[in-house]
Amino acid sequence: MQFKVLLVDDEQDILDLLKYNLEKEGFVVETASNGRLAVQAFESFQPQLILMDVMMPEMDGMEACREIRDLPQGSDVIIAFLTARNEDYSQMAGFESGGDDYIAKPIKPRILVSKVKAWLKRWEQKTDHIIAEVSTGGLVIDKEKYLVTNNGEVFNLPKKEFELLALLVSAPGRVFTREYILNAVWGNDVIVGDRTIDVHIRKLREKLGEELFKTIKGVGYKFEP
Amino acid sequence: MQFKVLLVDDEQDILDLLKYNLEKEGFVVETASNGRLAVQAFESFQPQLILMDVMMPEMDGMEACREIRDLPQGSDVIIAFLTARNEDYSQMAGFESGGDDYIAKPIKPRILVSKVKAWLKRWEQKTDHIIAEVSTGGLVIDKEKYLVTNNGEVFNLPKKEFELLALLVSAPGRVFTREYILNAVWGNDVIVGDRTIDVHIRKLREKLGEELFKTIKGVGYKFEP
DNA sequence: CAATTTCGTTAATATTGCCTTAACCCTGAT
DNA sequence: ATCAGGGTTAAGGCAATATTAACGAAATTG
Repeated sequence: MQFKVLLVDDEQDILDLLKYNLEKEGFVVETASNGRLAVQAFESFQPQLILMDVMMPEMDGMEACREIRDLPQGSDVIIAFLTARNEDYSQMAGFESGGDDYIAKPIKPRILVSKVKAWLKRWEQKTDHIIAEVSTGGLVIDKEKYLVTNNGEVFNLPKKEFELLALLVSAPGRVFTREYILNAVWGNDVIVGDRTIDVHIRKLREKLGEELFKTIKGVGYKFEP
Repeated sequence: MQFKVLLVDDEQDILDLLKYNLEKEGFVVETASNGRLAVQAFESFQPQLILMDVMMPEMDGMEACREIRDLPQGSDVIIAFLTARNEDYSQMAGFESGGDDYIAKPIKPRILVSKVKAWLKRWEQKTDHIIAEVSTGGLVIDKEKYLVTNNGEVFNLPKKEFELLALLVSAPGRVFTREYILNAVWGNDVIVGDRTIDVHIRKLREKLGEELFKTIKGVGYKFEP
């Protein structure tokens, strides 16, 4: 898969440096020099990742972020900000209004490349992606923030419970076999007994509602709103 | 509002050029020809923005930057460096000495003006500097003055503690992973052990209240009023 | 510029709470 | 009734986190 990265900064030097390093790694790169152009470039280029300076003339990074997020295709792209370290985190309120992450200036090419790879890897996993929103009951799962909201009530589930829940909710109504669950949540190599799954299901039922998790005897479990 | 800009460079030509272009846009401009004079000019002129060459006789830009930052009124001003193209070293050192941004020489007047406008726009945002006010406990964070007020009690937190707090408070309820925290507070390249975060969390809990900072085992921390 | 204080980090030790399991219970099918 | 598959509960291990103290570095002070 060809990954497309959009770079946005008002300084040509930085654009050149970053572009060179990313293209060397095989990414397809386009650039824009301010927020307004970035929004346009996003629409035509449709990148998976946008790397954007916060401060720019014309339209700053956060403004552009908001506009892109408002576009119909704008919800899937990962937006990361370039910022000076120790810069105002309030400006980074970006993550509330749609920014995913950021990287501190000055940027070391090696660090940049590894972070970009991590971001794109994350993007790849976006089929059972971040937000599973189930209309009946208003259950919302945010993998990035490790948050689960059920009818407005916020839960902080332990890791395994969270992962199990995320798996089941990723395909409501689908039955997951015990074997499949073990592979997905615990990994191929870890060996745990069958009761372990039961216990975790129990905890989820306790916290989120008995009726949401249905047992299919001899097969596995499924989530149903 | 009248915006005041202090230009610092040892070349009169450059001072004249920049001054002309900025005054044309309605900014109030003063100039200084080296770092030492810049510090003096800053104290009397009290500009919102300083545009300063890195390399100058008497006292260079970074030294001047540090001195200005040390002044009581020196934390609010935005300091931007003028640097030669591709001068990586000065960029980095500039950030470390407290510079906010930089602009590359040769300077194009149009670019300059738009950047100055962006900087001053940011300055305006900074001045309603009370950034996070959490109603449920009267926690107020003033990022410019490095002050934290909790129920009327004023704290002067050390840098790292303050930054960690600012990060967590920037999105109450959101869980921040340890990795994310390290990137945000310590930077991409600095390597510190995991216990370091714990210790800082501990200090915040001591000072502001045990219950405000919740641990999500295996994941990270979150702030909750 | 030495003396002193404060900050950031780590090492060492204690503690917590998640994960797992063992033991036992329940249910429905044969 | 027996059995298979799952449910439930509590307890213990153990990895993750908490805590404390101590050290060097930086900042501050006299």
